[in-house]
Amino acid sequence: MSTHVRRAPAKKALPHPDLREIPVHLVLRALGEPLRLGIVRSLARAGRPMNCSSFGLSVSKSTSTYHFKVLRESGVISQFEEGTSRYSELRETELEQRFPGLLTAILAAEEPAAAE
Amino acid sequence: MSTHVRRAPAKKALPHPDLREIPVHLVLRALGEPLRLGIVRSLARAGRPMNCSSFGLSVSKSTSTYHFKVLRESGVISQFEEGTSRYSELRETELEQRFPGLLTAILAAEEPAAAE
DNA sequence: GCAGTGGTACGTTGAATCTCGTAGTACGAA
DNA sequence: TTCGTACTACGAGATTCAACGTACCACTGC
Repeated sequence: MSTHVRRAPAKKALPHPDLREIPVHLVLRALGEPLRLGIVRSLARAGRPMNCSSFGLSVSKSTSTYHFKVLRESGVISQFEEGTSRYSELRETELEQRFPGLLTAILAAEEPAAAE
Repeated sequence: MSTHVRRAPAKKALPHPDLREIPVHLVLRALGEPLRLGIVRSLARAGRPMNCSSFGLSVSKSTSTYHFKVLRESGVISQFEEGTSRYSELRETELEQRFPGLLTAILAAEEPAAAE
């Protein structure tokens, strides 16, 4: 017999790595891809969790799932489910603690006029 | 009839990209590889140009040539020839100007005890 | 001249990465 | 229940990357 408790449309957490165990080259590699860097830029601009589908990425759904997974597994973002959709959020504070100044410097970088 | 001028064992320059044209994700990708990051760490520690063969890399000669080329083409290092060997040097000042704080933050990052 | 040193260029191989389609789950609304 | 939405997991193909061996070049010393 199962419980009567009805789950609230709760934030269900997903497994996230401990940032202390992430070597810096993994983070660099994760951000060394234009699409993923764009996602991170959007998240930083927004300053709050964003629905995966609200990025307007010009790739298929499965491709964006893949990139979000890479970002999550390298400790850059965290994700949680709420209702029917999944939200992503920059792990800004933790990143700043683990790699001081790194994210700031990357986000501050301007793209060249003709970005390759 | 050719010239009598004997070339001094001059620093012959190699082609290097203009950092203003380098998007940040290229630099991140270049540094997102453990071997290349190790090279950059060594150069930063040394604080002066280093002979390619003095890094003690545990890969073949052609592999290290490949990695040095990647670093050079992404604007991270410069190389010049002097006599019979080729020296590599961090483009520290230029990088700091183009991406303020980036290199510092990356070099400051400590590796986890059990780096993957 | 010849051999050794220090490096590049090229081609290849195997692994990783990126992209996608398909199929499937979980939820909310009609 | 049926539909649509939002997303995942899996498998496959194409492309890129990392590592290597070989051949080669330029220079030094004998």
